[in-house]
Amino acid sequence: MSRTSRSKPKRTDPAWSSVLPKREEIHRLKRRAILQTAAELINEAGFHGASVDELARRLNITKPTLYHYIPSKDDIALQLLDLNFSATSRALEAAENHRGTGLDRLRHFAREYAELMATPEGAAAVQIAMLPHSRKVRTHRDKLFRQVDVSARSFIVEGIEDGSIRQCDARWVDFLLFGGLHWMTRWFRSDRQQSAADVAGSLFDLIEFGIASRVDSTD
Amino acid sequence: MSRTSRSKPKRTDPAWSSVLPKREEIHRLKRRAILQTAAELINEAGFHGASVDELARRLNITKPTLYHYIPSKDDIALQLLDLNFSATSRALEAAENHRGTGLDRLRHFAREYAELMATPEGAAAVQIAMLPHSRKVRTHRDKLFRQVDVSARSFIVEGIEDGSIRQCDARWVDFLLFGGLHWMTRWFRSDRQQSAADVAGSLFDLIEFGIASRVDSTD
DNA sequence: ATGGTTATATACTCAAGAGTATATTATGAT
DNA sequence: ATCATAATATACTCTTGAGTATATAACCAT
Repeated sequence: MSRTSRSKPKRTDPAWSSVLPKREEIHRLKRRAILQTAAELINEAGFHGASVDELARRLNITKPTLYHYIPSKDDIALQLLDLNFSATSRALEAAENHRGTGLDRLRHFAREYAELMATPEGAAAVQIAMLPHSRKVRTHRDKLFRQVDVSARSFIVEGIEDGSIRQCDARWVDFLLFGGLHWMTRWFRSDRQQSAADVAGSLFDLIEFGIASRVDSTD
Repeated sequence: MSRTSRSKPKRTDPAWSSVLPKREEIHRLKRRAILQTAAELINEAGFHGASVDELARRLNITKPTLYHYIPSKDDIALQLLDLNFSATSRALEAAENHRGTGLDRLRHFAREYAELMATPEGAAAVQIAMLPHSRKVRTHRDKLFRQVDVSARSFIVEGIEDGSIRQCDARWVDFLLFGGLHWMTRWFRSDRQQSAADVAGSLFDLIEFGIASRVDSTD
């Protein structure tokens, strides 16, 4: 941490030293780049179909170099899950701090989550979440997803309490919302006209208002 | 086809011959059993994680015997997709023949589709559908899913025309519905109290009526 | 400058997995 | 009875994939 002690510097560091990334930072950036590329590869080939050799090839490094940054392939899955979880937690927090009804917060969260799903890392995390894995990965994944579910459902319960959401079982809302947003990773391509936020808006509108016609259709 | 010619049978078949399954039928049943077990395995381990060796072991046969019934592992994926597609087509037909509004038909289809998703074969098909695969499998899969989408959307369009469904983009309804039902394969366990039909009912209620409170909440 | 640590590469091991060559046993038709 | 074909098994091949033993180059602190 406080490695920047300038108590007795024999030779002063060049002026740009402070803006240059430190070794640790470089290391972190490389790990991040590995995850990014891994995510893209996983989206193309699936987790089991994505080989470490291919990953190294794409990164233009050799396998041992890659293994200098990651302990195992499974660890990549864990890291991606964690990355996605962190981002999701941030989205949850942002929604919690959002002023408005429970419904408003849920909508807010849905939009941010959709944007996550539109990133390679988010889509890869879903890919990983859908797949069976080693006990370790599964346990980790289940813990993270359960936490997210709990938070998301609290918005719904809030909404029911504040009257913005009608009386309904939070579980189903949760399942439907996440189902729609996760399934999105299968067809959404950001190179189209629509943005992830648009998609979230459209899907959420349906969840909000339903599809049933409001007027009594008297033939 | 007309292999059952009894033009000149030297010796009459035993009386039970007609009720005994023919060789062809036995073959078909075995293939079917292979698919069933393969589906279970795929649900546990994922398609790429499910090995042909393990499949043979579970079936209590050897690998060459297994290969006597299937040409390749990829073919299993294709067969499962086809199986699911046939079942889905039947569900679509049943819904089409169902008397009622477009909304009614859509609900009817959703229930039957949910029941499919609760079977090992259905869940495996989704698993396969979510995963990247060889070009051949992908092409096949995409064709089937597109066909289903088209049919499902026609219910929605019908519903809009007959007034049972409010003006909305059929695509989003389709995505949300399938998203919810596909995601179901991740958490649904039939050994609980709830049936697949119940799940479909609950999810469809949400899609139908939405979650927004109808009354103006005047605090 | 030099020694310790970090980064990278060469060239492997070992296991598992898809698929097969080939032999043997059953079955069904004549 | 016998012959073709279907069903099953033994014992492989060949490839790929995860992970490593070990060597060398770069970097950083003193």
